[in-house]
Amino acid sequence: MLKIASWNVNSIKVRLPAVVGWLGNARPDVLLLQETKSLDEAFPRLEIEDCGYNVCVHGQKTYNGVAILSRRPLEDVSVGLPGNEEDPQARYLEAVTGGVRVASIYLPNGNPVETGKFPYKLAWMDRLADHAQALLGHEEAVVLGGDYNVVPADLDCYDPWAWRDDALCRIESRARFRTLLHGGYVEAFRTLHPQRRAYTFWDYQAGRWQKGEGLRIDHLLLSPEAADRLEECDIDLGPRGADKASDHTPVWCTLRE
DNA sequence: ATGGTAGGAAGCCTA
Repeated sequence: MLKIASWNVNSIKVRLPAVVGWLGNARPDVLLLQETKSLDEAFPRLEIEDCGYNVCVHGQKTYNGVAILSRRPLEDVSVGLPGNEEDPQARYLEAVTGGVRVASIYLPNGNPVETGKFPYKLAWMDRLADHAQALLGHEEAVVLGGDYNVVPADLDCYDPWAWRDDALCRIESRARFRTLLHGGYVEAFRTLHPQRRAYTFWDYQAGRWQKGEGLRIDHLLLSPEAADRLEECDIDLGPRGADKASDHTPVWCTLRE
């Protein structure tokens, strides 16, 4: 069994104790991190390695930043999303570990939609779809996990009407997310829990966690070879309720060996 | 209630 999780930690520096604690409790084989907000040389690599994990990182100053932690060796590490070598934003990191190709994805938020941020998001999603399609050609188990900043359907949002024009809910974002699924990827949580209302993110503002008002925007997308091995998928609410919590909580799945 | 909170940076930006 291989347990693969994804967690937007909103600063690895602030969240290191929470991450170390969760690694010990949940014991994932692979943990994909987003919004590390850390230069590679400042990433707390030794502290993570002391927990029994190998580490690869793709960071930048202040914003974004992704990482992959794995109990197994990390091979064939690939930094950045193909399709625009000029893009300076650290949002994509890929590696092979435990016989599975995994990617840590921090998809652009895209707000406000009337600015250039929304077209950037959509173009980034087009690049992701192209690369995801190329990966399917290898016919290997692939898990593309991360903060997609996309609410796939109204069931994934506490107030779809209020959020209808937000970049996370807009039809252009949802259409591109569906393109990934139509291309052959399986979204693990919704596939195993077709009707369940569940969230992975609750805004710090307005006490959304306390009110139970969240969004489901962190996803694990599986190639057919990975989906055939899918056993369980769930969202761990524990870390969101803890002190000094990230605004996201981990989503995880298990694959049969 | 068009605010509210959190993080990193540097005297605002991003989410």
